[in-house]
Amino acid sequence: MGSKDRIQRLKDETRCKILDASLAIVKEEGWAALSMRKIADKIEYTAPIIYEYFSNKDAILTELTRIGYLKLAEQMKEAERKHADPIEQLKSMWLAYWNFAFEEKELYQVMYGVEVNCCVMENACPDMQVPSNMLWDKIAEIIPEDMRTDEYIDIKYYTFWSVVHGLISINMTNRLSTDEINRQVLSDALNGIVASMTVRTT
Amino acid sequence: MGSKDRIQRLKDETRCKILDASLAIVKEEGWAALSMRKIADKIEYTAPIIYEYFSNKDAILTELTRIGYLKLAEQMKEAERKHADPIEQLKSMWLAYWNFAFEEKELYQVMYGVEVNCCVMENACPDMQVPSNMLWDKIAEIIPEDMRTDEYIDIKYYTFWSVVHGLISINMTNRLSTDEINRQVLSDALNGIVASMTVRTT
DNA sequence: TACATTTGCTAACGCTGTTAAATTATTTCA
DNA sequence: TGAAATAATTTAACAGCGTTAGCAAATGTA
Repeated sequence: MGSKDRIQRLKDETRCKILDASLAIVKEEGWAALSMRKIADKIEYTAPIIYEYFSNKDAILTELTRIGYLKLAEQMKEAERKHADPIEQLKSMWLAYWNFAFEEKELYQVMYGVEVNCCVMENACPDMQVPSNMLWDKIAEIIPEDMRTDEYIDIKYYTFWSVVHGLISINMTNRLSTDEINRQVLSDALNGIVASMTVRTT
Repeated sequence: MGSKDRIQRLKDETRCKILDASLAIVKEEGWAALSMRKIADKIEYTAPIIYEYFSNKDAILTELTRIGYLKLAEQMKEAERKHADPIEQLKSMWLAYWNFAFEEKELYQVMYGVEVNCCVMENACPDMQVPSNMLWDKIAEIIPEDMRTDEYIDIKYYTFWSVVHGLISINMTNRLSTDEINRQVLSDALNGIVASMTVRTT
């Protein structure tokens, strides 16, 4: 029965439209303006229909979060491919993370809870861990073998993440610093941490 | 007429009770659970009364934000007093910032938009700038005179802020890393930035 | 054509922030 | 003290929210 497939395809399409419409609304009016009825309007249905595709509003946010992590992982892999030297790879990957945050601002917001209230973050789906694992592994690769303990890698990983995510958060909530300062802070910080990583502290 | 004063005192008291009740609700049930009717219940009034004291819900959040900055400034001043050496003062001030974020978690959340949706942040009241100015000035004090440009201070200030705020945000949204790793990341980062600040890069 | 199933909508519930009107309490003044 | 004016609070309502139940229309199946 090809009709079953066709119907399934239509359902998938609607599901996709819901996600697209949601993201579009958020891009136009922000996360606070996202409502089930507004999504329904955009896909030319009524609100209860959405519950055929997502169990509730939070499930939509969770799915958008997942999509965000998939896109981020892609961009980070691409950044990695551009270099051969692990240190350059790592820096390039963090830069990809940085660029993603602003190119896909709304996705980053729902992924990391910047300026969006709900979304409990409890359900740790594996897609969420791909980007962090990539960075973690790359850091491990760079750290000299005799210092390469899990804890030490953790520390460096969180240091990287903190400074990058912190700078992003600051830029997203209060828009203070200039682009030039952002660039400087970011490259300074990345270089600084890399330096502290590769040079043995005796 | 002392009765006028008495009435004013009662009004101030109620205003204060609204803020206290709001913070209490948030501490018990989180920012999402804060509603005008719930606040009214707690102060044993009905919801519209609150509008006699605050123009809307956002105004309550804004005032709590202001209170947060006042408390933070106090704690940072205290941290500064504990040391004589500027470098130790700066590190102590950042540590105070860090401690404040977790001791007054709910205030920090509304101040820096971690896990709370509304609060536009537009109205830049002067109280908000006290803590950042304190840190900025202290950084300026430490940086060698021949490098002490506004831009350079900005870069160092944002680097500090990013790593500290980033680490806090990460801890508040996903609670991953252990306390030991947090301590390490924080002290590593602070020392690292201080080092990069005082040593001239030729 | 008759039945079964899917599809979508309407209406409703309880919640939200907010406002206008009505009610109650308090003060003022003759 | 009693009436009028003012202030303090409440009730009722509006529009919106997420969500669910029940009904109507369209579709598929026999």
